[in-house]
Amino acid sequence: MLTKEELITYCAEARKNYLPHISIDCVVFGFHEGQMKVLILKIKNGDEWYLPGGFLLKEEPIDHAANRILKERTSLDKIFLQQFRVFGEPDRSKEHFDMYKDMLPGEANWFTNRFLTIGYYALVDFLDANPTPDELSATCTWCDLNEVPPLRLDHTQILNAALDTLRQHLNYQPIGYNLMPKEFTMPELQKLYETILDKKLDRRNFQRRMLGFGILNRADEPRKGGAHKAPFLYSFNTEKYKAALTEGFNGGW
Amino acid sequence: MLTKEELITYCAEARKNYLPHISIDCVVFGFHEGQMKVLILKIKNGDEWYLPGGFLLKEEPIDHAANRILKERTSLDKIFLQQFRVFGEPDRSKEHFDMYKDMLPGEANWFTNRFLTIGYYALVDFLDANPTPDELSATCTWCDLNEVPPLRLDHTQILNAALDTLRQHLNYQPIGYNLMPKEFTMPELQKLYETILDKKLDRRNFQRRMLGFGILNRADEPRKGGAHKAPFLYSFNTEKYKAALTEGFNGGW
DNA sequence: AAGCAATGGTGTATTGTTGACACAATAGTA
DNA sequence: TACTATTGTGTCAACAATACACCATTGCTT
Repeated sequence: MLTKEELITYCAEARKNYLPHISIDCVVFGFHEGQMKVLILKIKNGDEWYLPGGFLLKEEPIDHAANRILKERTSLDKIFLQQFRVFGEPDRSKEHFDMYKDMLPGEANWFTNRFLTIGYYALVDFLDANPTPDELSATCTWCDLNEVPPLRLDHTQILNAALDTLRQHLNYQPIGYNLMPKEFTMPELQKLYETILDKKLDRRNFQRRMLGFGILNRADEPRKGGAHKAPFLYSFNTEKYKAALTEGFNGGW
Repeated sequence: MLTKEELITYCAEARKNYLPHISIDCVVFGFHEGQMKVLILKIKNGDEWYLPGGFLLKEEPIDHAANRILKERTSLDKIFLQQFRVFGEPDRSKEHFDMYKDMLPGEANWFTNRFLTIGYYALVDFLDANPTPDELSATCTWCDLNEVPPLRLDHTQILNAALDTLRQHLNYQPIGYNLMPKEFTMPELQKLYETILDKKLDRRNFQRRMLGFGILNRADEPRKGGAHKAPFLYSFNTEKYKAALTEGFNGGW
């Protein structure tokens, strides 16, 4: 929570630079050691958690804004980022409204306005990301998907909607390029799918199907040094991956 | 295009009632005689076509606004309506900006603001709909999908995006409840699918698959009176249809 | 060194789904 | 009555998905 002085400064800046009534919230998924992670922020002087979000510069395209916000939070650029829904209940920012309404009255208070938020979800390589809090936040951290604390506003709902969307997309799009390191083994990729879907898949059938999509390159050398049998290393065939992204997999009709 | 007096009145009203910077545009699909139709508006005193759209009341939920706009245009209520994307390029309403900027300067001019628009698509029963122009429009009419004139602003892009979304949804959702009359024959339903997908489907395979979804009820009596063999009449099983809507068809994984 | 446990690669038989196709039934028409 | 347009239904083959089993490699234990 902001102090009165911080609020006044912040609101003045916001009113000058940003489009009112509109925000962007990002659900940033990462994957590490068999666990699905989400990026969340803890606000300064409080125990309240949020999704990373921000506002739209007055002349900024929305995708650009989402990328900018994401870059500020993760230092990652050129990330898979997908708009998935607008959340626009009139009272969705009521918590902020109540929190700040007495501190700064009327129009000048940025936070007592109604906000619609555009939900984006992002898939990022966990190890490359560098979580960085914004000026309102004390911490920015990866959080295991199974251990997400209650989030403020409607951010829990936004997170769930993003997860639903991601699971849907899994059915007709390739996923993984942005969540996996450059090279990975088939069991590792399978683990990603299992984590997203929250269920076990058959090893052999997974492999066959995945290879059937024709978007993977197998490296010449298997990974060595680890215990057990040396697994093959795969990487995504960027061209075919992109083609599959636009065309989709299971035609259906 | 509005006259100066109309513009002034309209802007004053708009600023009083609506949330700035946000609009809603609806792509309303109907189906009739084997043709896919879209609802479009022609503006008063001009030859410019638009998708039906509108603004968000200051305290109105977005889905409510979309329904309200749709009801005003078609007199239809409780329609399948789906948010599908936000269009937010900074210059997307440039045409309006240029058209009206000299008539009314500065903040007071509603149309020289930047607008993001939330795209909704709707599927309606063509015969029940009653196209009604709004206060800015001279005509509101069904237009064959193959004969849509160039639309103003980015509305052609919005229409195409809606069509893409609809085709996608066809792969994992039942569609037709809102586009077909209460009772219909299997070939009629097939025609709908063929029209949306813009390709021929096999009669027998279509029937098998469609029945396999288990969302249709077959009436006891076939349709009579027409030429040729009397076809069976079907209707949607509302419960199962709704269940399929939320759960989807082709699991995939 | 032999055997075990853990991991990973590959194959196959069965079952289900999809696509391509042929034929029968019905109603109107020439 | 023959013909045509339309609709209902069945079948077979190709393909995909599922549920399995078996072998190879590695490190660790004994």
